[in-house]
Order: sequence, then structure tokens, then C-alpha cells
Amino acid sequence: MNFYSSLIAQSAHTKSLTTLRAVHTNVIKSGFSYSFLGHKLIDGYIKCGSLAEARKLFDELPSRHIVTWNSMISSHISHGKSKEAVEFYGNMLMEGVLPDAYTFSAISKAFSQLGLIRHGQRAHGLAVVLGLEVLDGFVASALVDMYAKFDKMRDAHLVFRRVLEKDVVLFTALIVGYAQHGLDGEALKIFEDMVNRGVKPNEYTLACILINCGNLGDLVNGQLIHGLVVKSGLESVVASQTSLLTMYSRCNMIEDSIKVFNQLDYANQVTWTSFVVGLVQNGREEVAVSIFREMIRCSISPNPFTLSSILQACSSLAMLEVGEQIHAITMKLGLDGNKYAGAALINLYGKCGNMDKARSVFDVLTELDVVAINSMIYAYAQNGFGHEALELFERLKNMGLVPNGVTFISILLACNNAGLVEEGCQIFASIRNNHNIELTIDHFTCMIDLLGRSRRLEEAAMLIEEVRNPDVVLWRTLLNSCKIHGEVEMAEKVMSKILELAPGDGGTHILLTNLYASAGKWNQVIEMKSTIRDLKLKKSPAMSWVDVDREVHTFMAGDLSHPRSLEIFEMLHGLMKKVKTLGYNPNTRFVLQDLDEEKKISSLYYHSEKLAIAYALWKTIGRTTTIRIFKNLRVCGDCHSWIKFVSLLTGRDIIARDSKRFHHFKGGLCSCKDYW
DNA sequence: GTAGGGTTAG
Repeated sequence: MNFYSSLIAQSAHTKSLTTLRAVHTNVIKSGFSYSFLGHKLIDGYIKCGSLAEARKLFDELPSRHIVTWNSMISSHISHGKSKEAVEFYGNMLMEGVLPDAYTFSAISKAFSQLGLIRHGQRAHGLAVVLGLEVLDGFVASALVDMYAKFDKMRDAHLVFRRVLEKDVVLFTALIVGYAQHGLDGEALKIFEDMVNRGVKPNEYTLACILINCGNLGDLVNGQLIHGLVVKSGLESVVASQTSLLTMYSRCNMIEDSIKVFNQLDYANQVTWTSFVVGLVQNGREEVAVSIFREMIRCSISPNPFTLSSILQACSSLAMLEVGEQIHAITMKLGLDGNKYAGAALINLYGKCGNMDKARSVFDVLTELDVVAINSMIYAYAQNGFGHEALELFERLKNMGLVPNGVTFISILLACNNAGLVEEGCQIFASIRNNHNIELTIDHFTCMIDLLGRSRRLEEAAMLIEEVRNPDVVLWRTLLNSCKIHGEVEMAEKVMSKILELAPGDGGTHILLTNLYASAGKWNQVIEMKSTIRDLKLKKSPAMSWVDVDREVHTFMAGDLSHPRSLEIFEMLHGLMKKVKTLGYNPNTRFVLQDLDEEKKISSLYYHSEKLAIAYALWKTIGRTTTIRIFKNLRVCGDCHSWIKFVSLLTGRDIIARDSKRFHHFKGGLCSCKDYW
């Protein structure tokens, strides 16, 4: 029998299931009783990872020892089969076997994973009755963890308080519990208590507490704990290093974060990811991209966290090509169905105006939640696809998901950018009747823009009255509507409101100047311009750029500095002649200078967006690729009309990103349906 | 012979 016993132990050690099965067969053949070897065989099967065989044997045993029950329970939990573990626990009680400390410390996790609050509370009661709650550190810390996961921090703290001999794990469990509920200050208090009582924090504690300091922006404590990490000899532990660099980056000390990263000798996937995240959050997108590339070179594969973050970097810098490369990596890793990576890709393609790709990413997501759907709705909104956005909004509700504040911002923006005024008003009214959504100033801003742009200025002004503390952005939105509709009188009132809130607000002066200019009130224009001069406000010059064959070309209005100016102007004049025959009519309302009509027309000809498009067309003649141009300010109304005709004339798709949104020109039409 | 806590994302 000892012979079999050691054979079983050996196969368990080498994790050789075949050997174990052979031994098992021989045990049966030899007629040995299971009461001696059964438990050992079960242990062997568990160690070899075959829970099914362990269970089969377990069911055949004539009597079962508490240790075997515990092994069955904990092995099922660690294999993600918490439901089965709970069944074992129930059967165990039914057979009259009393749980011990091992049982409780294991089963609590199953309850928290399955959200079985009642079960957990009942087990807790039993642990109290059996005197195991506060005497055994293992039980107590498992209970603290369980209550924390049930969002019952009070109960967690109560269990914690009752334990006489608090050890490091118990402290850490409570600290982590507070941390995961965003109660970083509480976590820090417990940590101080722990240190004062002479309990030495270990790597788990320090990893967590550093993040707390980061979330609090508490650099002083963060640095103190950095010292503690060094003193505890845990500086080389990956988790400490990861938390250290996260702490520094969350305290906006990205240079220190970089220093920590450069000094570590081994970085795992989480470390690399944390670093990338920190860089992106601190506005170091380019560095993040090169770190991401280095990570790939080091054969560390990115996870959804990494991808989400680096794609965010691509979005904010509109690095479409890098983003596409990362999309390819995402697919290669089989993570294109992941909602985090997917949402980030949708944001990227949405921002870059590639709606087909955004939608195809969305369609392969294996897991949909409100945030993932929000990103698709927002992408539609940004690009003027109002009906598609509304359709998705319906689908979200039909799926039984609850729209949140972001959903409503996105859907209102969609209505706004597509000119769906009635739909927008209806949705806004429905939000007001829905007490679960708190209306923010952003919702109002969106509505005021929607009403104002459709010339319902009185209604827009009435809506502002309802906002408790209207801000500059809100007033400026209304001012913009006044400008569009040439409402000088209201504009002046709005202007004075803005200057009350933000004296010397540059954008406002410029907006009003443009309004006076388009209304032909040149005296006021001159007045405004001198005010602007006095305020030393500079209007940033209009600029457009275009990427042709990986080379970026920048243009300013009337700019002759481009080496291919001659070809550009030739192309431009050729286009002008042809688009005029198609119906293009220069609209001098958009020339905001006091010039005679002829000069106004020729100044329109050389707007930066026209130059950029003319260059791209000249350079890519004979191709059918989409032309993408960028403008630092909003696209001009005359250029908008002109580009539509150019897209019709040349059959080329043109995508223009301005400071606020994308315009897709195709076959003489624009995705914004002339409403922006 | 079995058991407790950690670092990264929209």
C-alpha cells in the first residue's frame, strides 16, 4: 500500500495523468480499499487537473474526510467552478460534516464570485458559532474580502475589528476593499493604523497603498511609501515597481514614473501596460507609442488594457496609420471581440471619419455593454449619421441595457449634427422625465446648440434660464447660433453675459467680430478689432494640412510658399472653372474682411482647405483613393460647398476633419447634410 | 494532505 501511496504522490508531483490512471487501475485490481487510497487518488487527480475524475472517485468513496471535502471545494473554485464548490459545501453540511477554517477561507470566495450574499452571511454565522470567525486569521480575511466584494464595507470593517491578532493579510484585505470602492482616504487610514501597530506591510499591501496615494494625488505619502518599499527590500518586486510608476504618473510626476521604469530590470505585461497608460494619461502619446513598440519587440503581448490605452493615444493625435497597425495586432491576438479594445478602435475610426471600419469593429464585438454602444453612437454623432445613431439607441434599449449620461450626450449630439431637431427635443424631454439621469450642463449645451442652429433662438435662450450656473461654453454656443442667423441684437446681449463671466475672452470677441463682418457692420468690426488688439488677443491663423504618401503638407490662406504652388494654382483654377459649370457659386458672406466683391471672391479661392485639396488632387491624379485633409479651425461655408462640387466632379471621396468634426464628401454630398 | 490579500482599461 505504501508502494501505491508513493506512486500516486509521484504522478501527482509530475502531473502525469496517464500514470495516475494506471496506478488507479492497479489499485482496483489489487482489491485495496478506497478508504486508504481514495483520498490520495483524489488529491492526485486534482493536482493533475482532472476535476471530473476526482469527483467521480469522490462520489464512490464510502466515507469522506473533511480534508477531501475542502480539497474538492478549493480546487473547483480555483478552476473557476464556484457553483460546483457551493454544491459541495451544501452536500457537506447535509451529510453532517462540520466545516473548518479551511472550508470557510475557501468557500467565501465562491460566494462573492457568485454574488450569493445570503449564503455568505449564513456561512459567516456558522463560522461565528464554531468560533472560527475571529480566532483564525484565514477565515477573518476571507470574510473581510467577501463582504468587500458584496459592497458591504461596514460588515467587512466589523469583522476586521473583532479580530484580536490582526495580521498583514487581514489588514491588506480591508485596505484593498476600501481601495476598490474608491475610498482611498479610508485605505490610507487603515494603512497608517497598521504601521502604528507594528504590522509590517508586504508587497501586496504596498502595491495597493501606492495606488491609493496616486489616486489621492498624495505625492508626500507616495514618496514616503516609496522609501518604505526600498527599506522592505521589495524594490525589485514587479508589483511594487508597477505600483510605484503608476503612483508617480497619477501624481502627474511622469518623469519620476519614467525613472522607475528605466531602472527596473524585469517588466511583465502589467508593468508595460501601466507605463503606457501613465504616458497616455500624461499627454506623452508619442512616447507611449514607442514604448508600446518596444513592448512588442520584447515579445510581451499587449492585453485589452494596453490596446485600449495606446489606441486612445492614436485617437487623440489622430494617428490613423499607427492605429490601423494596432488594429491588426488586436486581430492577431484574437482580441478584436473585446469590448475595451473595440470601443477604443471605434473611437479612433470615428474620430478619423472612417465609419465603415468603426461599424465593422462594432459588429464583431462579442460582448456589448452601454459604454461600447455609447462609443459607436458617439462615432455616428460626430460624423452626422443621426438616423444610425438613433437606431443604435433603440437597440440599446431593446437589449435591456440602461442608457447613461454619456449615451444621452451622444444621442443629442447625433440629433444636433444631423439637424434632427424634433427627435432631439423628444429625447431631451424623455431625459427630464427619467429621474435616474442627472442632466448636466453638457446636455443643455447640446440642446441650446440644436435649437439655436435651427433658428429657435428664443427657445434656446429660455432653456439657458433653467441652467443653474451657465458657463462660458454655454453662452458661446448661443452666440454661435446668433452668428449663424445674423442676430446681432441677441448676440450683443449674450456677449455681455460672457464678458461678465470671462472678461477678455478671446473666442467671444472673435465670434462677435465675425458676426458684425457677416452682417456688413464694418464700423463695429473695426471697433472689435481694436479691442482685440488691446486685449492682445491673437486669432490663430487658419491652416489646413494634407497627408499625401506619408508626407504632410501644410497650407495657409493665399500661401505661395509651397514648392509646387504653380501646379496647385493651375489645378485650382481648372477646378474652379469646372465646378462653376456644375453650379458652384462663390459665397462672399464668408469673407470676413471689408473688400470689394471681386477681391472677396479671389480671397475665397485661396482658402487653406482649397489649397490642400488642390495639391492632393494634383499629386494623386489618376488614383481613386480618399483624400483626407485637416483644418485647425472650422471649415468655411464656401469651402464646404466647393468641396461638395469637387467630390462630384472628380469622383473622389474627400474627408475633412476640422476643429470640431469630420465631413465626408462623396458624389456632391456631405455627411453633415450641410448642417454643422 | 487543504486556505486568505495586489499592480493595468472605456
